[in-house]
Amino acid sequence: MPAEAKVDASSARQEQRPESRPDSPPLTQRQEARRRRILHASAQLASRGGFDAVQMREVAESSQVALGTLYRYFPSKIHLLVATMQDQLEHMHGTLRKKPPTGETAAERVAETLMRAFRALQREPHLADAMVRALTFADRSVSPEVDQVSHQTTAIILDAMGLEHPTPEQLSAVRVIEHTWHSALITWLSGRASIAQVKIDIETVCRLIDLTAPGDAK
Amino acid sequence: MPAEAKVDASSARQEQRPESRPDSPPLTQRQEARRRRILHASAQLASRGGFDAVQMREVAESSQVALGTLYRYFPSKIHLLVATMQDQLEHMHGTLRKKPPTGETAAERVAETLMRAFRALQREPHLADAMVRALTFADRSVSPEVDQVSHQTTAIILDAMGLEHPTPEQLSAVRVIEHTWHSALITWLSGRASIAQVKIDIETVCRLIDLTAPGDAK
DNA sequence: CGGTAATCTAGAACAAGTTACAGACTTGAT
DNA sequence: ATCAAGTCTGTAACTTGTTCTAGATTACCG
Repeated sequence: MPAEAKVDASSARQEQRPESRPDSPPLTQRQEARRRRILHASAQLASRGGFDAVQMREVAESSQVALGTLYRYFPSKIHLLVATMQDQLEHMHGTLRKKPPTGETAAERVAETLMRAFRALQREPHLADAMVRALTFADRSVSPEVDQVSHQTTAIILDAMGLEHPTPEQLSAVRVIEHTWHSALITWLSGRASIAQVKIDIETVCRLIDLTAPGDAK
Repeated sequence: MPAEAKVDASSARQEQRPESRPDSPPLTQRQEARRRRILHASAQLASRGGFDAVQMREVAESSQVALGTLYRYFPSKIHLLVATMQDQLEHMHGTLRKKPPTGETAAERVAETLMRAFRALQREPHLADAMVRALTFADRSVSPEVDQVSHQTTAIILDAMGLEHPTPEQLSAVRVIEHTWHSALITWLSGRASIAQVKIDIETVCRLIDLTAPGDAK
């Protein structure tokens, strides 16, 4: 019934899905390529002018795809930008993993990691703007995707803490840290808080970790 | 030069501005009335269908004002909804002031106050949706207004803490509490967190206060 | 009063997200 | 090779936020 061969081990040998995405319908190579072109175009346009510069017609044109196809892959601009964020987060997680934070306490390590991520975002403030605005503007129809971003963020923070089996209290602290992280990003992006202020906020919230794990971990 | 008499003490005697808004150009009674009609229509439409239901043409029609006039009063939908939020916050602050929280510690009082506010929002989830989405989606052009909302929120929290002269550490804690408050609201509104979860997050972050003020206050 | 400048109104026009549709293309199965 | 079904393309239409314009109103000032 389908079209554009779902890649299996037959003719064109290629792994089903290079990424670890648990997609329902596996994509063909060409579809995977389209998807990547779209995400690339999205990130590129976002890097220029932020949220407003990511215009669906332009994304379609840049990625050599018809508008209807773009909407088949990403049912809305918000979906597209949240997917772009997932993509960037994977990069980021990989990068962060390579150089683990060096702080003594878990709180220090988390703050260090988040500030490192923050510095990465500073290098592409427009892109950060587009992704974060999309994330917070997302409504219920994007919940699964936003949740995945959230889980990825949680994973990064837990990595930094160096915990295998966090307690419920610690998970609560992580949730609050994520809240603070997102909201602080927004205030910075909209020019209502300085970078120094963001740093203070992150360090402040990270103290919550010490509250739940007075000893330490790892 | 102007039209529609800027109300002064001359002919039509009426106080300049019933509210405490530090507006640059004082408004006439009719202008004040228009402004109120617009805000009322905005809140009413928002209460129905949330952010999407607040359509500028509908707001204009509901408030008996031409579209161009609406845009003169509120230069964008975001401005309008943020102003609506300011309006609602004033109400809320007044209401909360009447029954101060009863908790022992500052942390308890703040958590109690925020949960009370949260329950108020639950009664009009669509309105909450519209206001919060607007708040987090606002770009730099709305910064002054968003800042005012933030200040109002800070005032509410400081009220609950019962502090006259908060220390810098305490102000940092308050900032983080606000971050958490906003972000937790978003996750609740988009259906990614339960009410219970929001409660936990708020209680968790409020512990930060105990960290900065081990004794107490008031 | 009468003049004049700002405001308001009604409605068209424009922009970008989204949807709809007809026809061409690709694929897997027969 | 051919068929059926799903996919992609190109394009127009629709929706809603925003801007623009011409003319009617309103308010201040002399």
